[in-house]
Amino acid sequence: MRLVIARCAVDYSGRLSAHLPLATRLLMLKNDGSILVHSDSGSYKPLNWMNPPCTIVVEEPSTEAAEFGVIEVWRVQQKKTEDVLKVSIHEIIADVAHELGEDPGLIKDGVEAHLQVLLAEQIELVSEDAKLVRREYMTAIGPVDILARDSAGSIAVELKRRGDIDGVEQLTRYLELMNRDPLLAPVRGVFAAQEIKPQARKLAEDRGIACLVLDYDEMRGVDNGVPRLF
Amino acid sequence: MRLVIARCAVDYSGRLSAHLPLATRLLMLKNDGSILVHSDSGSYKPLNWMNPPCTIVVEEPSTEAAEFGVIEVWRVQQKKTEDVLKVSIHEIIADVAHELGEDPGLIKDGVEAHLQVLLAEQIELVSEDAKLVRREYMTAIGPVDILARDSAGSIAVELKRRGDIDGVEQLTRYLELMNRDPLLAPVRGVFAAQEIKPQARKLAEDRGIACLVLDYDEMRGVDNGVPRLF
DNA sequence: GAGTCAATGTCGCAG
DNA sequence: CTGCGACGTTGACTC
Repeated sequence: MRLVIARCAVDYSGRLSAHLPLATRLLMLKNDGSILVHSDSGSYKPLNWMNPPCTIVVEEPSTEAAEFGVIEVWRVQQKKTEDVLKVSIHEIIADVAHELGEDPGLIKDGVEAHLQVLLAEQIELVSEDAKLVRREYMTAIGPVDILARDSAGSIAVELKRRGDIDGVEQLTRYLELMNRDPLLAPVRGVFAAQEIKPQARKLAEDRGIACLVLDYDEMRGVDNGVPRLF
Repeated sequence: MRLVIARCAVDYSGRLSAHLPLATRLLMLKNDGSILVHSDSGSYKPLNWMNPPCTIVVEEPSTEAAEFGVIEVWRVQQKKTEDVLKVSIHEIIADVAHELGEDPGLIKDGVEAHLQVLLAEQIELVSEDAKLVRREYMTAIGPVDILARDSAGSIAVELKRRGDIDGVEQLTRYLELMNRDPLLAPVRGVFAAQEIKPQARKLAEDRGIACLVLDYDEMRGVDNGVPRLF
């Protein structure tokens, strides 16, 4: 990895056009050829970037550009698309390189997949006498998170960490399809999430879809086999 | 901005839990207190990060950690949430700081907003005798990108760069609402995008919504006042 | 490769 | 501040 602190201007042309006026920034050149342009604030997203695979060519500035103080132009070209990033270097303040080696990568834990496992195990939260049919029940338009069945019929559960309007639409499409299947019908919907937005709740209830707010910590507690006294 | 190359392990605990095993990485400490952990590959997203506002406290390692070779622990705490990032430093290979100053920020150009202006000007692409009513026509559930009117009634246009199934759902909700308004009804829908996914097209046509594929370059050409010959 | 869905999404704007 | 939609979304996974 090469780290360059430079006064530079940047132009991106591709899915949109964007321009960064002259300022001092960090240019991060990764081993895979990608480049990130970072400022000293903002979040993790760079001001501008090019992701691999791409090639970097160092060019002489045009006479006109040189008059404005450009000493070098880096042309970064995406290999598969037309995207181009042009970095006009006015001054290089620092330039260091370090060998980092392969990264073992991130180990994640505790996402929606886990919630799905927990709810499948505690399916009685959906309906008192519900029995799990299966998780990731496949349909023609995609997998339903959880399919269960109780005395009243089938139950399709759509699970989200944050329950948004999109999730309700998704579940509605599943229900429409599944209710045409005589082996499953009648299918009712349950929209389950750690947090359900008011608008999503309203849309769900308008469509006769039940909402279920999940407490992740509590569900994990039950899952741990630790009995609750109260 | 401070740049540290270090052999380190990282643990994140917050909306999820994540762990990075010991490896050599770049730690970018921005002036606003945020920190990014980058490896030498991958895209612009860091392996791990904490966004501002947050505080960094340098701690002595526990006896146990010290035995594993940890010389320093950085505890990065989000100020508003419970999110914590713990960086266990085993070795600092480089450590430099540079003053970058405020960044003037990115100037964007050529996104959906521009497409909307162009289509409003070239509303005859939607229907031969259409007249623009207005862009961003406000309804109870949000703004319709373009509202037009022709001899057959009103036309609601939903505009996307990439026409996906979500956009069709969105337009469907608008149409349902607007058709209840006797001043507007009948309202038909037009789903316009630079590219329309097959599934979105199918859903739209099932619902009687017309699809319109837009050629950005051509529309821009017309807009420039450059007359086209045939 | 195309389609689908999640994301520690992030970002920006309007109400 | 919250809601809501766009994003050069990116990324992971399935078919």
